[in-house]
Amino acid sequence: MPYVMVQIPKTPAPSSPAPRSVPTSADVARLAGVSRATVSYVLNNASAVRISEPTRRRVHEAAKELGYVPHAAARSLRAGHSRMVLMPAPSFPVGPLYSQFISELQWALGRLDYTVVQYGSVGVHGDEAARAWAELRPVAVLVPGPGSLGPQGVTVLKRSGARAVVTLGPHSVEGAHALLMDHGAVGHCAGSHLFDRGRRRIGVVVPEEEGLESFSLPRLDGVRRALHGSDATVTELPLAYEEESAARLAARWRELDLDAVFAYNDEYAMLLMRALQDGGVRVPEDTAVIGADDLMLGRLLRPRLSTVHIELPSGRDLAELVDRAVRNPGAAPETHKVLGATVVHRESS
Amino acid sequence: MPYVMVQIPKTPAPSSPAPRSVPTSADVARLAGVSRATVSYVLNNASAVRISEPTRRRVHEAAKELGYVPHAAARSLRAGHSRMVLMPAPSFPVGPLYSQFISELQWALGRLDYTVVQYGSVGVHGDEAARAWAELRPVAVLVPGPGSLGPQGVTVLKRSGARAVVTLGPHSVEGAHALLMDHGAVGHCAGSHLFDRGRRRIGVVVPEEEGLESFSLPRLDGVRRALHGSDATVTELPLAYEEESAARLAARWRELDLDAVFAYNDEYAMLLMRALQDGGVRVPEDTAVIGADDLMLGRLLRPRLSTVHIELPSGRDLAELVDRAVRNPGAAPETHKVLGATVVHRESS
DNA sequence: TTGAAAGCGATACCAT
DNA sequence: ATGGTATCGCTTTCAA
Repeated sequence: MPYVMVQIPKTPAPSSPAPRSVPTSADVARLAGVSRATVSYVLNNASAVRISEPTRRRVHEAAKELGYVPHAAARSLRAGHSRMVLMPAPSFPVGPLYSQFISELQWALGRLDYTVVQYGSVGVHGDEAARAWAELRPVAVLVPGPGSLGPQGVTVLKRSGARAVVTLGPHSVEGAHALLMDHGAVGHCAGSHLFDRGRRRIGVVVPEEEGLESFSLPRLDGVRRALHGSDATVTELPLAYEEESAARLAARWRELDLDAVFAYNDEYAMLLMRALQDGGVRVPEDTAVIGADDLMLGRLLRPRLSTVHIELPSGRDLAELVDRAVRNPGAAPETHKVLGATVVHRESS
Repeated sequence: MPYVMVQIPKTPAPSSPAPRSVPTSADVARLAGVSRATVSYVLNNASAVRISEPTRRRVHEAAKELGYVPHAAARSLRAGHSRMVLMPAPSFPVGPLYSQFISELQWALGRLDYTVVQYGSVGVHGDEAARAWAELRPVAVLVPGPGSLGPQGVTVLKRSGARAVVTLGPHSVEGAHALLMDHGAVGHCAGSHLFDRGRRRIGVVVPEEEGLESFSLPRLDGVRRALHGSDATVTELPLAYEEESAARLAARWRELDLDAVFAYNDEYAMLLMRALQDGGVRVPEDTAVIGADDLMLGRLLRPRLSTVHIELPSGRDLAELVDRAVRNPGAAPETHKVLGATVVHRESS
């Protein structure tokens, strides 16, 4: 049944106030009987000038009466800079880890008096996107994920006045600070663990969903690195996040002849583990399974799911990096490795 | 083991170009040997004036050479309006449903030539938040969730020039368009279903996590409404999203004497179901369980989890509502019911 | 203690 | 076909 929006009959609005034009500081000045300069001094608590108490009150009252709100664009135009930190909204589906990281970061930057803004860049690419961001003249740009930004983009942003450009992703970009999230470490962790548990024929799930390659391929590669030079084999296992796809994969499990699988993350692990169990494959006896992300759901599976716990940098640390970079734009870009990966061994491996 | 950021030694940057000051349209004009007006005409493809082809080329070349990017603040200051749609970033953890809704909405608004910006308002409240948003002079404001906006806030926003204020949440706010997401419907659905399946002693999980009350309480209430006037009983079950909490709840299950439970959503359902099964309670024989959100994980549980499928409005529809409201700000606020809830009956109920 | 005025960057009207 | 210029809202220096 197709879904439609249902309009609800509305009681007539109780004569909403006539939509006057937007009040400016000049209006406030007029009402308070002072000059615009005075208004500015009062509302910004200018310390350089002393304004008499009665005047202050009159200005505040006028401002409140008019519902005056300063115009950020005019202000930053005059000031020549803003305190906006722009962050392109991630285009890939984000898990709870990342969401929490973002909101922690926003909070921390807020404490430092920055305004964080996520820019919805769905469908805008590469340097075009960088130009769009640059139009807003942010003081700093924080780019999550890969690909959305090249060296060109960094140049555009810096030219437009951005005092800090920071990438969070697998690669570092020339000219920008980088928080290197090396997902290879996740795969390496998982691979080593499985190897240590005596497994030698190891499968690695590679999600078929788009936008995940930049995580899945490094993870795959990390497993390969962990196993390099040993007698273990690595088999790539494309898998879509659907029951059918998992069932198909499980159906050819015997012929694949694997004794372990790193399932990309806990969600794919749950999907695959279920399919395997339904197909009569015993976990971990026949095949060990390990996921990643350390979600709650892994603890609830039977057997309990082994996983790779991922630790992102604290929002506070990143906020401080941004602040440092803004205060000292000349400094050489810093590069940090910020992805901690540790195995949480439970029952499935 | 506490986690620390590891700095990587950096090869000296290859003499990054001297950070000149930000180029303006005046710089472009100078370089091209024309006036600023001409630059503006060329770069905006002004149809009212004809500029000769050679001039156009010179301007474009100058702009490219300088890496000129227009200054959005200056532009919108002059224009008297922007096409920014501001959306406070939700403060509660969002699931895949909502994420996808947001990104669809962004895409649709982008098609209509709006710029969507999520404003990070963690830690800013009520009317203070509305003021902060108003400073950016957005053409429209889209407020997800409850509480963050009162009638006062709507007034502030409208006074500051917002031509449309839309709330997405449980309540409608005076003066604003409302997309009513009545989570009572979810509970009602679940309650009716359990009743129809012959259950009479019905528990309802209420998450203890903060920020979820505005969803959980209406859902609880919806169950109550569905069962009102019948012989069924409703028992409130506080539950934190932790194994221990679930185990404690499961331990007193016999004494609670329930034959069904609506577990708030699929994740809490999985948590509780696991605890119940571990405690020897058979699902669905002893106790029926139903979740909500229709996540993939529910299909993977055994028994397969019954759930309430929630349908949000399409991003396109909402984008059109916003566009309509912007074009016709005088119109009375529309109120739409936009939450579709239907039971997906599987094996757990 | 307060006011007048310049100027931030871009646009569009009115001349030429 | 182009250029001069007033203007948007605000901050801040300089004068009074």
